[in-house]
Amino acid sequence: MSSPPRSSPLAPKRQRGRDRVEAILAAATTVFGEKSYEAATMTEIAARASTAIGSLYRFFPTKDVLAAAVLERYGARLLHALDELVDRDPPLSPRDAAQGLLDIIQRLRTERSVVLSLLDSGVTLPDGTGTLRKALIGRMSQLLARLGGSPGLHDERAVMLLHLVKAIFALPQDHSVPRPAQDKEAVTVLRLYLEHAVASP
Amino acid sequence: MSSPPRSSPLAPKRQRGRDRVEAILAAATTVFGEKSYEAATMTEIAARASTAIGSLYRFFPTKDVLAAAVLERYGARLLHALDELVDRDPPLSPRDAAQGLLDIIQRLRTERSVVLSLLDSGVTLPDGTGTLRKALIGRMSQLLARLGGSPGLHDERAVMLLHLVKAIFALPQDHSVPRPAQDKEAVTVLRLYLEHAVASP
DNA sequence: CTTTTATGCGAGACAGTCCTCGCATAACCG
DNA sequence: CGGTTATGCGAGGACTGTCTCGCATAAAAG
Repeated sequence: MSSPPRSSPLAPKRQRGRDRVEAILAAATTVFGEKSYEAATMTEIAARASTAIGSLYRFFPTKDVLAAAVLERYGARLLHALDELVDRDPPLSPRDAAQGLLDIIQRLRTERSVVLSLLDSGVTLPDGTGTLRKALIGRMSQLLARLGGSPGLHDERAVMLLHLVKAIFALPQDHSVPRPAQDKEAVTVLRLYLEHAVASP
Repeated sequence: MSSPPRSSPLAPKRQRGRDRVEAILAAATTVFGEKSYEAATMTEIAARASTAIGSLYRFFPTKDVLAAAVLERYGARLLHALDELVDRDPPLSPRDAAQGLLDIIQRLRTERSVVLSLLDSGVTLPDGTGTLRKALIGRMSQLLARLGGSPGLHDERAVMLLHLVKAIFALPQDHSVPRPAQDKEAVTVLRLYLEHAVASP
């Protein structure tokens, strides 16, 4: 048999530990959002969480695990928001869907950069649901199914849609362009593509 | 006055050196294309170029300089292709422009990943033309101007267009989707957006 | 209080990376 | 041929980053 079900030494057992984990996750979110996975350092994350490096490693045994924990938390938030959009009771029009996607992206503004930074970084989710990328493509496929169009192309179009969403996620990095104009163009791109997906064979 | 015009110790003076530089640039292109700027190592680049680490540093004094040299070479290629597209003699239709952009992206398949990897990596071009990002946005703006539409929105739309092109550059990383279907969707996205830019106020 | 468990801490082991330096070799020049 | 210059080389210095380990402290349990 495998290892006995001993209590994991990683999970905090007391409130103090839980608070510390929270601070660490917050700091990690900031740092992973500012730099790439490789450029982010455990030392800086510990410093921003006002904790010692040893305390960080008490709860997160490796950098991978820490990144996965961050990705799981905010990835789940993103997936949940998408599920809500897909299951909305009056069936969606392409226009509504485009606006809904943009709303989700804007609501997650804080965690936007960290999701973006970790999405392509080979960091896998801890639960067995596969990568966040796969989960997102699945949601996009569901969205396309809800809207109609030829089901045979949903997989291809879901990938394209994910890339469009990623591009819009990344848009706010261009400080040169005023935000309202950016948003208008973003929702236009989404709407045009969704309308095309519904209308075309 | 600044430093005397002594011959730079960096540029190769003989054919042997020029060949070596070529091999180094080729290896660097591969490695920077496979990994991010930070994850790529000078040691691996030297190994792939079948050269010693000391020889690498003889021609490229820092990792930054090497990356900038790679980016300059392939960035220039990309910019030149875009100039050709913009200046085409029968004025472009949105449909032609979309197809032209896709053709460029596909023709540069080899250097695609390295441009993508270094574009957002803070690596600046050696010549004073600013970052590759700025240069690309300028080209996109020119393209929109050639096509028509309201000039007041060209800047905003150029940024959006650059992101779309970047997304399509990144598309082939999804091996799950067959290539022809991806290409069809890619050109559709570009065409829809360009037609919108021409038609809308 | 005493015992046990959870948490806090940071010096430092270990590995990897960028880059230097001095010497060896090859190519060109008179 | 000898002299000069360009190029090739890799051990190792200096630094940084991940992660370990043993002990100190705090808190709960008995």
